[in-house]
Amino acid sequence: MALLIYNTLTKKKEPFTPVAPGKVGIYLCGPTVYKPSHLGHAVGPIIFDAVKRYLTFRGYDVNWVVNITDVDDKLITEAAAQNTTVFELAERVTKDYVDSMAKLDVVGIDMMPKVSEHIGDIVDIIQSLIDKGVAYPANGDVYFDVTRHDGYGKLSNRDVADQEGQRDLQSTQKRNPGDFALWKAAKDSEPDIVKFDAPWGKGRPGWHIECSAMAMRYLGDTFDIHGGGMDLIFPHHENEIAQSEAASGKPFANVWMHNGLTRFNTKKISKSDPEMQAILAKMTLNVLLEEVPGELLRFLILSTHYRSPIEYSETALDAKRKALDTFHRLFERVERITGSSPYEDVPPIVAEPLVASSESAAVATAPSPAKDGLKGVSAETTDRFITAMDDDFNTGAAIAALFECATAINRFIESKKLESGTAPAELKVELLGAAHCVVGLGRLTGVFLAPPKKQGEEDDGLADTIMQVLLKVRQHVRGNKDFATADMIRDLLQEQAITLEDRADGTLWRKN
RNA sequence: GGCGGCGUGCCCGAGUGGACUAAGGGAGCGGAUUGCAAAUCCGCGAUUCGUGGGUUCGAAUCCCACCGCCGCCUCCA
Repeated sequence: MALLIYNTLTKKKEPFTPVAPGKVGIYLCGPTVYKPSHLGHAVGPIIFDAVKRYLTFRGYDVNWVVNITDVDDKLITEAAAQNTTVFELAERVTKDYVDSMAKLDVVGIDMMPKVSEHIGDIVDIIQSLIDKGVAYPANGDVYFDVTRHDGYGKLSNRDVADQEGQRDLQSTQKRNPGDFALWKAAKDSEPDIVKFDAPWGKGRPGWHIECSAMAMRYLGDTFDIHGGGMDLIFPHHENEIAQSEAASGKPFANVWMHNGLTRFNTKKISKSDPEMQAILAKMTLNVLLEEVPGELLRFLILSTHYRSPIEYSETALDAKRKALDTFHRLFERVERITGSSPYEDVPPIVAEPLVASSESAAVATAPSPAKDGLKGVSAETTDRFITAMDDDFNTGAAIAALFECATAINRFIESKKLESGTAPAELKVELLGAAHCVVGLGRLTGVFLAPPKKQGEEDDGLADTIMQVLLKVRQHVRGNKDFATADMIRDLLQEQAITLEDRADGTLWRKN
């Protein structure tokens, strides 16, 4: 069974074969740190974090690089507008980004190189492109000549000679309308800190070259997977390919993975769209993450296939919140019955590894568990989950398998009446094992990492203390069959978005 | 004008030639459970996959046309 990945370059799903056996290099285009990121910027990192978790599980040693673009026109403009320096702004926005990533449990990024620290690499590449005759300096700028490179347009499938909306040739030093800047000459009005030395004059890198430089520096001339949003296919990734392959004479990234764009009110979320500006304030990641758990955003994003667009709305979020709660409620239920937390001591998921490395050969035999009871369900769920993920990271189908497993576990609890009286030890073991399976599989995509924050945790448990008193009073009146009072308490709490759950073993409460 | 994507039940969404009378979730309805709820379980719900043709023994899945939505061609994850 092979892992299939859809490759934008070939426009089809292909069996994945890494450059070096057992190792995977991934480059994801990261943020230009001039404004706080919005929800759309979280999609790539969340998906690739899941990809890395999954590939690691499949036996690969993954090296994942996400760049930080801290030298750019927009940074210069924004820093001036905020009356600060480019690097102060960059540092602040980078921190904001890193904080958001942490809240989203994006922990797999191995390296976040900055453009400002790779000017030397960039200059070297540009020089070699000039030496090869595919780039030319013009009044301090340096341009890439798209007519001098075979294969230009192969990613985005376009003919450069036949494009509308191209920049006016007369207003620039370009030889061809499709030529793009590798280096931009410094202007007097710009701050000195973004004026870097180069053989053809002071200036700063153009937009695309930094990714080529950092990807090749950390992953090699040819590496495995390059990712980004669909809107980057042209011109950014097309240009990256051209300049990288022209410079190295080798293929650049083997597989190009592009995620769908996030939409709001059926429109793409874009920082440059005036209509989106107001909405964007609320869609800013860090603002959103104040209200919405990172796990929920991750769950929302992973519920849809990564290449499809995601329509963001409160309604969609509420539906997902409920769906996600199903799992956490189940895990709590299992813990009440077994006395053990399904979040802890999760045994590794056993599966046939994709990578036949020598050390994993010993465990290469897939188990053949008895197909009865919950063990059979776990085995089947694992199988379905892996099949889905192996097929171009079909997280939606993988999660569907987890839902069915959750239902099977609940059914098991009901049918064996595990909540009334003391459950037999062997059934507890079986139950916990199945819950561990769901947790373990979920974690391969980065969900179910921890129990949701308990109510009242922020206020030292004061809310819970008061609730316990209130519930005790209610329990008392219920004991006296004073249901009117008991229901009044429940209804009043519901008005405050607090739901009560009367169970045989006590009453639970939760804030919706 | 060029390039590309999408259109599946009330909503979201997986499936891209036969196990599809179409996964899963949300909402709804009926039942079990409950003092009533909540939670959980069971059942119901698309004979059909934007529309019209075609290919095939067989299509949601391939081809053609049309309609609608979206993205890129300028900065964008």
